[in-house]
Amino acid sequence: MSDGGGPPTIVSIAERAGVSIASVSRVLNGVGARPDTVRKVERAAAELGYVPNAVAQSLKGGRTKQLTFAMQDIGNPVYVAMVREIQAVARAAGYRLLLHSTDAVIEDELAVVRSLGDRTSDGLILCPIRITPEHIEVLSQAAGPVVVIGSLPGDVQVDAVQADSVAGARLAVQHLAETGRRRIALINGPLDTVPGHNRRQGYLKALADLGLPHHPDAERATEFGLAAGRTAAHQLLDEHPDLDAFFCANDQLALGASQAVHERGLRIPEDIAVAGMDDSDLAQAAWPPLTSVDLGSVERGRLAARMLLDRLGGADLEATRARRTTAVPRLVVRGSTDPAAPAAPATAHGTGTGSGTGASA
Amino acid sequence: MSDGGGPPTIVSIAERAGVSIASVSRVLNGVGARPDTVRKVERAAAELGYVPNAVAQSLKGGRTKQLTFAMQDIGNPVYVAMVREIQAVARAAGYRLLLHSTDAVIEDELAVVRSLGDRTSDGLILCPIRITPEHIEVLSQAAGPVVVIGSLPGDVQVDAVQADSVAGARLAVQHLAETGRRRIALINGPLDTVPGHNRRQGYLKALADLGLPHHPDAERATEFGLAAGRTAAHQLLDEHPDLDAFFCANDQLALGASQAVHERGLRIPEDIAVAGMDDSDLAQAAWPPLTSVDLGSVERGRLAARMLLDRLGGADLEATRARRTTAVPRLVVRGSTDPAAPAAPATAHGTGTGSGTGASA
DNA sequence: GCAGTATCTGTAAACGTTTTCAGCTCGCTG
DNA sequence: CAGCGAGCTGAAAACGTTTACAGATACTGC
Repeated sequence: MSDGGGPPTIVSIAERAGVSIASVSRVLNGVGARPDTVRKVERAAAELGYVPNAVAQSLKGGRTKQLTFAMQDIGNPVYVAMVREIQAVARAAGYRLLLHSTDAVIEDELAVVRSLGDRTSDGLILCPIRITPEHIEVLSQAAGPVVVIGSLPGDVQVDAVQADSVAGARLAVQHLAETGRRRIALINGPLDTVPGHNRRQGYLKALADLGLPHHPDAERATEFGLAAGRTAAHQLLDEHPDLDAFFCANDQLALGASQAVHERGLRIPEDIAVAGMDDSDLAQAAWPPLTSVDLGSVERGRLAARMLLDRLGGADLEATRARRTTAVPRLVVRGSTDPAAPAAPATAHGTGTGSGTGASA
Repeated sequence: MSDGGGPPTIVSIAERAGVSIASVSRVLNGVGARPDTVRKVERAAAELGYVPNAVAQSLKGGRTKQLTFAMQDIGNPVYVAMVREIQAVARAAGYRLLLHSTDAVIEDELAVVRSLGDRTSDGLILCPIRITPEHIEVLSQAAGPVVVIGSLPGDVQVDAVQADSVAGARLAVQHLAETGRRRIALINGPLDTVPGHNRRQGYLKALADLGLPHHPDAERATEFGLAAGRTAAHQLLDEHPDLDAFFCANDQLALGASQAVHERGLRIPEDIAVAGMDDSDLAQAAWPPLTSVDLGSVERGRLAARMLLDRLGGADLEATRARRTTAVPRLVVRGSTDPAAPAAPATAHGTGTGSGTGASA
């Protein structure tokens, strides 16, 4: 049988089955055909081990059945949670997922949006760390549907799923106050990021609501990361030995701070309480388990994916204007603030901290 | 200004610039053209906001500039490390990365390999949890280059990057013995997985080497996960109150076990030492920081990506037979086994536990 | 100014599929 | 048995690009 060279195509099948390529295509797509023809084509296809060329199908059909998710660094547990959820939704709808790390480089983020024009994927979920005027401009003239995970000015016509980190931060600080803490320091990431800014706002509001004094020097804002959290906590404890709680703008900062506390021989939560945000897998893996605010990473991932698929499958493409959804934050109390918190985590979300092994060998 | 409908193509550019589509293509690809022509084309392209259709380019060129990475669940920190590294290498070579979670479903893993035939991506990095005869069959007749991260029988003509978890496990157990531990329990994942099997072998070998007795009932093998580790540790401590160390087949098990130890009011490492494997981000975020064996996830990711790119760009496509590489395991001693271990982690690998925030809002 | 050459340009085919359109075959009805 | 319509089928166009080929133009050296 003439292998022709290269993988089998509908042409090879057509030759082998003695029919036209149109018939082959129809049979393979389940469109009407005579039983006789169906049999011949299916037989030939099976014998040749035919697999349809998705690229050609994409070119013809104008859709690639691929979605892109762009965030700054897959290393962050929050993005991992989102990726997992987005992938699940996408796959269920027959879409593949393309991953793009921007390393928080603005120009790279913009490039991702522009690259929608190359038709490589049908839609984009973008998780920007900052929103600049250029973002807005590029987003509003994107070549395909985009859903932003994050806050967007109200008049921008782009779908968005937001977290309410102001409210989330307030929840955490309120909880710390309710459990008797009065001198609550803030360990934060860069203030010129949306989360850095908003989480601080929540902290300030909560202090004000509670009538607690705000000491500007009981705040640290450097990076979002373990080492930064540890350093900040040590500094704060040096300067303010009377602190009784750390509110940290994410779980990684919180774990870093916890390390510093432990290193000084202090106890969590008896001497110092620690609370984080994001309720990532880290929180329940820590000791003591970390009180954290679930900002709905999983839910936001799912919603964003759904919204995007809506735009894609939807008959009313232009019909609906930009939609906005906000995930409601939820406080998860664990041992780092409350010694009485149940030891066994109530298996927060689904699969927990992943069940697999670390790769064969 | 005939917008024609649909996004700009080389045809629209050709019309607007008054040249043929061939000239447009040449200019855009930097092949020789008269300065005059270049100017006209570039002008028209810019005015129309032209972005080349990557799908059409793929169809013509036969390569998509996409790579696929398939593993069971992105939730596992080890895979996250690999993804990050693979993405970095891929992107540097101008490739996009397609992510595929198989949920450890064998049939799904096989489907991924077969789907190489649809030309959606130019190559595949596969991280299987088990290797079945079907794997071997499907792999050896894959429609494109594949690199497996994991162990493969020697006669299978497929590139592979392996970890040496037998040696790795021995390192950890030896270390525990050297620091005075004698009753070392094993907390493992399923024995019918490659890692589960191999890590146990390493444990057994180390015990034998060291002349330590092996108590079959000081082993637990259930799942690879936090909860499983916690449960197993509690059971073991109930049955063998005299244990002085837990060797765990991955970091998640180890952190679960640590929780159990803490819950019983025992101290780590004074009363019980705990060691894990994989040296994931979790290990340095924990308290006390977790002694773990770095099986080279980052390195394996990088190597796998490089090998794949070699196959793709390589002139000598068929020239080289299957290549095999093994990453050398490395013990990272931290506070969970050695109270004197340096508190500040020597910033194990590059970016550490991720530096980003938890997504805007 | 002319032959010869080097450079550039346009036409057309190709990549592998889906889909329109017209034509064909077949079975049915009268 | 003629006529009709339903149902299949095949030829061809289309998706947007790259590229071989041949034809056109501009240059060089005399």
